[in-house]
Amino acid sequence: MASSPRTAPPSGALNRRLADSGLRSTPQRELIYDVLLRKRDHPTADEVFVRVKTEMPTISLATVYNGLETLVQCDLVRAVNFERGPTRYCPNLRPHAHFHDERSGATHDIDLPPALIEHVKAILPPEYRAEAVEISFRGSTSR
Amino acid sequence: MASSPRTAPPSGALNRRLADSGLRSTPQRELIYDVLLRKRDHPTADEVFVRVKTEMPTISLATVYNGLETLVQCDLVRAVNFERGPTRYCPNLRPHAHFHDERSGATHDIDLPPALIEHVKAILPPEYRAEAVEISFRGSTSR
DNA sequence: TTGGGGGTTAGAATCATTCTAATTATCACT
DNA sequence: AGTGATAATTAGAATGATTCTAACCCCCAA
Ligand SMILES: [Mn+2]
Ligand SMILES: [Mn+2]
Ligand SMILES: [Zn+2]
Ligand SMILES: [Zn+2]
Repeated sequence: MASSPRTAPPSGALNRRLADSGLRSTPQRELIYDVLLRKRDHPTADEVFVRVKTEMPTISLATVYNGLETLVQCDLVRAVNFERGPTRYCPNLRPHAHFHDERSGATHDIDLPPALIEHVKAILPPEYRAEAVEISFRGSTSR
Repeated sequence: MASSPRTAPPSGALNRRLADSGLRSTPQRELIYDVLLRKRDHPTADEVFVRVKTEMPTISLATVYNGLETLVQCDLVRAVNFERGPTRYCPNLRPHAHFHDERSGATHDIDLPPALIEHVKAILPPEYRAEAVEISFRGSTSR
């Protein structure tokens, strides 16, 4: 007989990844991830904190930092940095670059064709083994 | 009659760029730039401070930060960031990417062929105007 | 000479993030 | 269900790179 869950069934991907890493599912982690999925505008930890607090007023900023770090470790979320600005968080798992619009401050995802990623890695001398490539643009968009 | 200089003649590029920006040449700015040119290992501001202090013990960390910022504004030096680490400074003016070696902590320059830069910019939708592209690698080198 | 305007300096302030220590929740096993 | 072990959360202090502030210095032009 199925056990009766006391909360709505948690989103599949998160719980699978947490279990794979030997970590527990918690309401805080669920909510942080949910907030990232709902509005994919590359929020900072502070912005995530504000959004999450409206639904869970007792959550702490430390937990938001911890939870975001956990999601990054589980490969469910990417941490995105522009120069020295605060880290932003992105739940888009497709290979993509980031475009930082100076005018609006917005960050946009730019899908990366696999062939381009290969071209870029191909400029490395053979003794360089790249685990990751980051491509980012700075500029502005019309309209 | 030529005026007698009390110091060695300053490196051409720096003084030209400073003058173009309406800024003055100073021993501090000269030395900071010189230190960057002498050892191109992408030092942090603190590392520049240490190197510069051995030749000018009275210089302050604030001046190092100010001077580095000035050199960046003059387009003589690039500020380089990896995740949330301290900013590093690079006097290589050729278009190039950065490879961060996780093992050694070293940062290496990777020259970028103009054609690759075009390829990368070509993935942007037409309404995106990119003023700058940054490419960085994380990994390790053999030997 | 003198005055104005950078430039430099030491130290305080800022701000994102991490750490600490105490509390609370969850899990596995009775 | 009860219990202990372990993980997670929390508030607040600490950290560390960078920026700001305010006083001082130096150069040049009048
Ligand atoms: Mn911006
Ligand atoms: Mn490293
Ligand atoms: Zn993204
Ligand atoms: Zn470089």
